[in-house]
Amino acid sequence: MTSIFHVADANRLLAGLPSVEQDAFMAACETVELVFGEVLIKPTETITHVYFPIDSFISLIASLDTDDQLEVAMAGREGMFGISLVLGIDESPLLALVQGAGSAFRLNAVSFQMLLLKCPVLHQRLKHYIYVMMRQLARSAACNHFHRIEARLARWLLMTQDRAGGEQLHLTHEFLAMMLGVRRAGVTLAAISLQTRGLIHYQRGEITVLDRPGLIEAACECYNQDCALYARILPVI
Amino acid sequence: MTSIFHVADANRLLAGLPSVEQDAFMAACETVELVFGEVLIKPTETITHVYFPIDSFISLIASLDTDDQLEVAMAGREGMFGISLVLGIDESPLLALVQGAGSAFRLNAVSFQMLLLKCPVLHQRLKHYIYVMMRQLARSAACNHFHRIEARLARWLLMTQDRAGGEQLHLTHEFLAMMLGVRRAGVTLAAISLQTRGLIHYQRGEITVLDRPGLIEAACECYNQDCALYARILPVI
DNA sequence: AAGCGTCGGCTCGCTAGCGTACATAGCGTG
DNA sequence: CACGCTATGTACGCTAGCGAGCCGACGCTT
Repeated sequence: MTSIFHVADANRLLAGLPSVEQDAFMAACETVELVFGEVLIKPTETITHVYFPIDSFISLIASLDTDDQLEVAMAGREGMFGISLVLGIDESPLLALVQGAGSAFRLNAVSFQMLLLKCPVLHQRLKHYIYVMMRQLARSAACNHFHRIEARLARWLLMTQDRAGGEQLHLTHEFLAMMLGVRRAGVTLAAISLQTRGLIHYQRGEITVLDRPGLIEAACECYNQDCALYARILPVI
Repeated sequence: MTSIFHVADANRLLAGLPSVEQDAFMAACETVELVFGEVLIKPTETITHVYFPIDSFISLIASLDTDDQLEVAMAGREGMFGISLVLGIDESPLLALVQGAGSAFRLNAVSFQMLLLKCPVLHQRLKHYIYVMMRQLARSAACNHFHRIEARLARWLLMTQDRAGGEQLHLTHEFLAMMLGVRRAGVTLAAISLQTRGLIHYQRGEITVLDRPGLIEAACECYNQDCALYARILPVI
């Protein structure tokens, strides 16, 4: 019983599954540790494993070329990596980079696809997750285009904090610049502004969120919209 | 037999289906005329019908608010509108605007979902289409962020021409500005540049593509990438 | 304790694109 | 055949963000 509770609690996509599906999931998966900075996969490479993060999280990055790259989605305990297998495609659309170290459930591609056949509730929930991702991708396209670096940075910090689950985040300006697709100096200016306003504090690669409500205020509305969408389509039940 | 040929030829998602599926599709659908400028649906509204354009095409627009909106995808005869029903969600993620008048197959939502149950090949093909859309959304996010107006305009004209199927396009700068999420004056400058280079000619809302290879050259690589992806994942067989 | 690599603050000149506004030029209509 | 609408050309000052680079500060290593 404790293990069943554990699965549902560990990753939100697994919440609310019938116990038969939870058991099947547990039987098929293993728990692995993801190391910060690890590249799980590059675009168009074959997906050999899917990951359901527990307390780790993964950045999904669109790269047009080596210079132009940009994070377009994030998968933490509210999501998964390898979703395209649900669509019957075993190649990765994006670069997957471990951004928060921690543990994750892992299944190999074949087991995962067999599992989907046995688990209609999980299968449906993952289809809903795809819908959420599509909307978030569309919103990101607009957000990256219209919103200022400072608002996007605030949004990004909030999203990261939700997945990392603490006030302390391990992030350099350099890394943030890559994620937001902007210059490092641009991030520095935005970060100074957020710090001056007392919303965050940072020092040599450690960022602390001091005032979460204030940060939400500073972020663009996209943050709230994304949260609301997820909550509506994938309630934790 | 002619009708079977017709279905497969009319919309590329229907190409290569077994004839039993083509027949089922034809039995369930009707043909409608889409009028230029018609708003098929707004975000979060319930999808009552799905559309498979034949010679019409539809813009899918992400709108953050009334000012900030941006086209993130296009559905012509290579695609469809209402894809989220395949994921079991009957709300529209985006604003759907008829951008090229013409005809389309239409099915109501219930018929469509029943059809999917009867047509595994179609169902799988539509899942592949979702994968293509996700990658294109991700690429759009990066493209809109990194690429210049002129290159994006060129890309957009090419995409539109592919769907409209002629050299002549009915488009004002005003409209293009809305699609690209930029100022009208910005479009004018980019259009002047393309015209000066002999790639297009335009006059009062009619744009003619004069030099398609040259326009591909002027567009960002995203155009070729999108085409290649579609061809690879959804071959016309 | 010195050295070195990493991180962040800051500057410079520059460009793309913005918001706004006004002027011109086709074209349909009365 | 003048009127008025719509589409396009253009201009002005402004801002965000770019690319490149330099410097200082911190902290780990030796």
